[in-house]
Amino acid sequence: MIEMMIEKILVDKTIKAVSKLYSKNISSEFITVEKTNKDFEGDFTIVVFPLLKFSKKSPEETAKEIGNYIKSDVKEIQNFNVIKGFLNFVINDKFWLDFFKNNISNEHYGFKKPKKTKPVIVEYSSPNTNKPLHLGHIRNNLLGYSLSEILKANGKNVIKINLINDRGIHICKSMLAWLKWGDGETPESTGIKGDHLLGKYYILFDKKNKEEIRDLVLKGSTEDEAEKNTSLMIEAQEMLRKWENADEEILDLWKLMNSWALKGFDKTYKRLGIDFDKINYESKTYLQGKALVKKGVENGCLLQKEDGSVWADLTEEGLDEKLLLRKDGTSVYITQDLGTAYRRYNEFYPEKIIYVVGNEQIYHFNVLKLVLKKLEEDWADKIMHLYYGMVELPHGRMKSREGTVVDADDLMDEMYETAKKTTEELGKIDSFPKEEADKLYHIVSMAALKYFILKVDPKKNMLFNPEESIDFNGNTGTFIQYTYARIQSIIRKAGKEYVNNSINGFPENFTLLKKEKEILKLLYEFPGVVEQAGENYSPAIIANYVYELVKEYNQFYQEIPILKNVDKEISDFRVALSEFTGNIIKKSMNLLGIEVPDRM
RNA sequence: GGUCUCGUAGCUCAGUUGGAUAGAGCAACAGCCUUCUAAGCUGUGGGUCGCAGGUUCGAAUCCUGCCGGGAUCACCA
Repeated sequence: MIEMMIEKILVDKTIKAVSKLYSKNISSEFITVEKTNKDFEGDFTIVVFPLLKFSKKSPEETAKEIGNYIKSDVKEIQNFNVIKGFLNFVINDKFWLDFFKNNISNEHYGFKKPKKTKPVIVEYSSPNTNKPLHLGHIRNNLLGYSLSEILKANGKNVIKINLINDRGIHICKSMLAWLKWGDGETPESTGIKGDHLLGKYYILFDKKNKEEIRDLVLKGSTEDEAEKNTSLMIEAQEMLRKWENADEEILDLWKLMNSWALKGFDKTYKRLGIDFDKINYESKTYLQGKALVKKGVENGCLLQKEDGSVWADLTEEGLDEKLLLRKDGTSVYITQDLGTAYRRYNEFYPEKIIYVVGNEQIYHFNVLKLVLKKLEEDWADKIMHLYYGMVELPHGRMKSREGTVVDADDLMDEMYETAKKTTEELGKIDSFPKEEADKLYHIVSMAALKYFILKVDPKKNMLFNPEESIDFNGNTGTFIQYTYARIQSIIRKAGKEYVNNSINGFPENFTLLKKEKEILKLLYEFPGVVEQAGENYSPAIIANYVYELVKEYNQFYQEIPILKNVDKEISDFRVALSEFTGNIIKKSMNLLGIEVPDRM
């Protein structure tokens, strides 16, 4: 693996050079090794400006002296050139070919061995059971899944958890509306997917409640009063109290309707291709939260007001007081989260608990950590809120009440149809049996959707333009899949002979073409990219990398013959290079949760 | 108002630990399929990196201020 460390060698040798040439001992922070800019000759570049104060010479002279020293000392250096203060090294072909031979058959290339350390918990998805998933959840699910894969590739012991928010006032709203106006409808009787059926009643509740608010305002209430005092809201609150008191009738209804939602979610998850190691239910952890809060009151960490409600005083931390239990004793969102976090920590003793949750909850997680600290749970700092930006639509934000949400299932349906239509028009897979064709439409459409979302830096808000998202040209998941399929076609055509000869038959004095070397350099970068994506919790880094690789490969493919009009040895090398590239494309895409087809 | 975040080509985005002439895709225009999959490749046009200072050999990148967008500051989750 010595060839993996060429950058490090350059740093070490530069330190040595400065010591020998200028009699100064410097640390590595003065030296940056970077990729040589494409417009110049070379593979790696050292910037010598920071070294001038040691050499007391001009940039050009310093660079030349250091270049000469390193060239004579490092056998991988073929030559170097100096432009202004930039010292550009050309690494010899042998180095790149050795790298190639040593890694092409390495299944684990770029991935670190799993370590048996404390686990990292990644919580993501975490839906409410009162309505179906929408585009915002899709971003969450894709990020959470991809991030988990990336952390695994970095040797982490990842536990993926989905926390189902199956209790609380929101689900009572759906239940209440269904009781009042549902007429006994079920997913079976209506043919509507369970989560969508619940959503229908959630929306209905909101509509009826709004009407009531309007009436109250007309009768002279203020808006605020009206919102709290509708008969529907009061009934929903009453239902929540009954639920927390284990009222049997309510619990039965709740179980039934939750099961509808969960069945619906399972379908959507399956189609999205995401999964979990564990499922938690807030209905099973909120009591732990209440217990924690009670203990806090007893210890004097928290304060209870006259009406019975319980608060955390965060004024010293620069925040307000935060409600933890309502006056009727029922718990709120953060109470549940306290309990969930506590149980999680005490079950797994993780090195980190990552919550993949939107940036609108930054405040919530800050408060969560502060309250835990207040409760003297010193592991609070292991909690990390990995927040991501909102998904906006061309005409603005998604708002469920205004009907501008993009439903997850509908979206996937549309993508599928577009993939089917486009593929049929191209007519390349007319010989496919129906089942295989259907699978391809699915794979292609999901790639378009997933890549479109994951290529954007998670932290940033993103615009979801439906038309662009189903575009299959340019910087898209489909384009990347297409390149992979091309490579597989090449390998198939190369046939058995290639397989037998593959990597052993290169001539010793092999000279790489520029394009070949460019591809090798990108392949060489892969492990660093995986590492960087892990450190930054960013699938986008993988997405941008694989796009760059694929672009480079397509240029190669277009310009340079692989199978035809070349010597067998050269052809074998180029097929092998293609295969290596294909492997890395596949690995990268899998890190994003995207599959690649052999033909398309 | 406080806190956080973002502002790069007409549009969507790269460019994170300061490095050379700021890059892709889409859209527009012009080329390339008797030859390995044209869901591809090549070329042209398109920029005050929000504005103004500062730090230094060097700033889209770091600091300060301002302008503009967004999020949040719930007895919703």
